Amino acid sequence: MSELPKNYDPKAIEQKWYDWWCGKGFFHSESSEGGKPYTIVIPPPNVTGILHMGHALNESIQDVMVRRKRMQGFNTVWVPGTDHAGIATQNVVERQLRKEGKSRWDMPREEFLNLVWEWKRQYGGTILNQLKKLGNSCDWDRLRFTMDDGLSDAVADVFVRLYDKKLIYRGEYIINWCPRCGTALSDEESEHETENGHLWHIRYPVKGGRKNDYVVVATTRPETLLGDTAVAVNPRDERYTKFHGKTLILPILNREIPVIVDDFVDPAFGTGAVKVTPAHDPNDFDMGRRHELPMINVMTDAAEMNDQAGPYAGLDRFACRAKIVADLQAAGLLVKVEEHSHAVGHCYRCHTVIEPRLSLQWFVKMKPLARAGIDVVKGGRVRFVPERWTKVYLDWMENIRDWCISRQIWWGHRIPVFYCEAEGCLHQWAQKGKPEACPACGSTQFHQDPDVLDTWFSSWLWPFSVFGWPKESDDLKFYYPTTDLVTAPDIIFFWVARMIMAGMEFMGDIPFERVYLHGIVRDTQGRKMSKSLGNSIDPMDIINDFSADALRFSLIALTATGQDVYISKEKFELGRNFGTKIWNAARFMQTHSDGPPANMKDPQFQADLLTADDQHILARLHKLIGVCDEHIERCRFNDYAKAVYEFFWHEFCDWYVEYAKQPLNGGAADRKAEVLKVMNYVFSRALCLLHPIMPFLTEELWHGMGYTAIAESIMIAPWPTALDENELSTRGVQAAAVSYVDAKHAAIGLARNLRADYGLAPAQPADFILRPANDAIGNRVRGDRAAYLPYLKAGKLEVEADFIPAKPMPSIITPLGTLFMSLDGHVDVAAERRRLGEQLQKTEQELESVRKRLENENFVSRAKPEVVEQVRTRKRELREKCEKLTKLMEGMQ
RNA sequence: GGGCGAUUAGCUCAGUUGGUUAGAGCGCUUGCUUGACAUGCAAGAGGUCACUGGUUCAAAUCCAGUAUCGCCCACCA
Repeated sequence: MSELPKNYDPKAIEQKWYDWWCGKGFFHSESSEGGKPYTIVIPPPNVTGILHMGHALNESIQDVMVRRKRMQGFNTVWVPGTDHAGIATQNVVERQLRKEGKSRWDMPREEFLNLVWEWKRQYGGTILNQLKKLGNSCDWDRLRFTMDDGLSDAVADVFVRLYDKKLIYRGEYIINWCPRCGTALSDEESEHETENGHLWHIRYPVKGGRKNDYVVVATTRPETLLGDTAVAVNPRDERYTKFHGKTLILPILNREIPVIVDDFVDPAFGTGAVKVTPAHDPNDFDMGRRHELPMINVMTDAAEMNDQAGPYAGLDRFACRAKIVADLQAAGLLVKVEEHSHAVGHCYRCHTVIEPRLSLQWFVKMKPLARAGIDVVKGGRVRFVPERWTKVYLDWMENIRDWCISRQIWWGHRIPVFYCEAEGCLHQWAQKGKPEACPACGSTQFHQDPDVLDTWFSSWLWPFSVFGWPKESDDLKFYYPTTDLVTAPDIIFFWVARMIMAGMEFMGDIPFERVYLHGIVRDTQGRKMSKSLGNSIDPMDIINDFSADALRFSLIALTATGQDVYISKEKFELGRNFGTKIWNAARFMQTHSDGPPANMKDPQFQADLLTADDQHILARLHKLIGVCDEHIERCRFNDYAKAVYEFFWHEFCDWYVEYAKQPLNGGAADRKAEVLKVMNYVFSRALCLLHPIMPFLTEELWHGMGYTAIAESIMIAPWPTALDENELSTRGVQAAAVSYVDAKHAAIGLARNLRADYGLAPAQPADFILRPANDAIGNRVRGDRAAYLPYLKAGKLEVEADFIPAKPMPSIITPLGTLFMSLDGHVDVAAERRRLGEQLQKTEQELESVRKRLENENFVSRAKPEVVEQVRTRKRELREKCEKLTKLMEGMQ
């Protein structure tokens, strides 16, 4: 036990304890030690990531869960790691190159990859260090990266398995193409946004027809006209019956295209005639297949028009759009332009407008994988909290579409497919590692597919790949399935759903039992926090200005289950102030104790020395333990945080510490010892309850208060167990005493109201007489009398069962009985009455003048409404004051 | 087009299975250099629980509808 300094200095303390915990190996676990496992895998942040408030919330919640389970004696592991974040990371390095006037195409692939690895070595640890600053109790010995050898092996293994099962295929389909990143994206990576665009109506002349023989089509993307290979109408649309089987002339290019009929076409939309561009639109692609139309890709990878675009070749797609519209107008083929709002896909990495485009890519067949994923959720083996996400998950899973997994970038897991180059062979196969020869013809001439896999193709294996899969390690057997997954709902499809499918497919078991989806952290205007908006609050700034504990506490206390949270910097004062309060309570206790308390593990209370107040705080502590357990189990972390806050501040500090001042300042020695015992017991257990949220402060106080006899560190101290009423009563805590103290607190509150009602200054004492509601309480109060006095600011307190005041006295009915107040003997009644009388008179005069001002029509007509309001307020105040003074004078009769 | 969430004090939000007088933090008002703490203490003001109807002995809470805001999903060009 060391003396606590007056002020709490988190900066000095937080780093110290974090290093100590790591050095002691408290975060580390071994499967060989057995016990009951509790496992969480971190949602791996991008290596390029910088900690934002969303992370801070996510990590704090996980740390709360993990720290509590560890204290409860579970064999607990929290596996940390980072994601290689294919496109995001490659973009960062490419941006760097661009500053030097270079691009990745200026160098061999290997050289570029070396640059990325180098970048990762230098900067990839940033977010990990930030997690340490937060206090995360991750097992750093198990740190993983999605491109570690082991994890890469898992990725290749999975690819080959799915390939051999024919669940991976390659084909030419319409995919989402990001022209800026130069790669295909999955459907989930295309973010739809409603935009105000136009609907251009364009005239397509009939071949060999007269001047007025034409079909008008409507389109939002006129530049794709260059790739049109048909115009479609609904077979039942009579307006177009006469065009069935006709041939049209494509404007500008003058290509001949057929009119086809297809049920897909909605006669009610646009003109009822659709231009069909199979290479640039998913619907048109389907129609194109049904009608065996040619598919003409008119753009390059960079979304510039290619040589299929005739005169527009080389133009950017949007420049082309403008030019084509102008040209159509000039040719008299543009019928009209309508305003039209529609959803446009954007790249989730760089926000460029997605170009739907025909492309040769790799896909995973998802329907067969989804079945098991649907069953385990419907069967309740994987539960979502809050439950409403179950429906979102199932809706997506039941309508799942194939997953485009190939990316035309370099950073990531290279697709393990090889193509034989031997003439007449052209065999294609998938295998782990470098092949020596073509398995079909033995040729050594072959090459690997140049593409890499979607980043999520490694993340979906995370819950088991981090434990060494596909090797059957002891860790894997022990720690899998993991217990809880904590993440934000924006990656429920990207990650959560796919992990469930992968778990079922490759492990034959669920990846986690429960998914807690917390809210998204927003600014006070409800916008997502982001660097580009400049509205983000850097968690590191909060740690610097307040403390990591304050950050954690505030975030958790303010985030209701699954609701978004709106944050501004001032909100973190909540956590800071709370920390200070606890710090000072500890200092108070320390100044009154002579050394570390004895037998802290299981202190025995002496029933005959426990007052009702002692029993009350003990009972409240045990109630709190139960409440905390329930809230945490139900992921109601805000309620948990607030319960601890309420207990520490309002139960322990406001009442118990105040109460304890009596026995501690000159009470009997045995009473003093007993109070210290109770205080230390309650304080140490409450610190344990708080530790998962505020790990640093609680550890500092654990040592400062000398609680290390319980456990070397609060991190590994036993999580308190709630005792029920019977168990408490065998330890001297009687229910009757507890309810008596509740009544007493209420009565004291009412007595303070009484004082305030009669305008008594805090320093001014009064006498009180209590006429108790029944004799049992009367005896209690009699025994407790001295303890009441400071609360009541009382000169003396009498308890008289049959007290009837001889003259009128101010009184109030309390749960303990009727409380009378008297100022006799504390003030010179005559002088005080004279003074009050004068004050009363003055107040009444002021009131009268205000009334007159208000009644003066002149004044009202001239005055601004605010002034009138001010005068009215003043009048109300004066009237209240007048009433108070009158009452007070009556009380002094 | 489909789905989800929100609407409660000046602000930001809790409010669990319907049940006394609807709570907290911040802000505001009044008074306190109280021997742990002014990052504090005590007291106080402030609410038509978005709206309309229904169920019930009883509704912020359940049901139906309306409005506003936000989010997610979606191949009407």
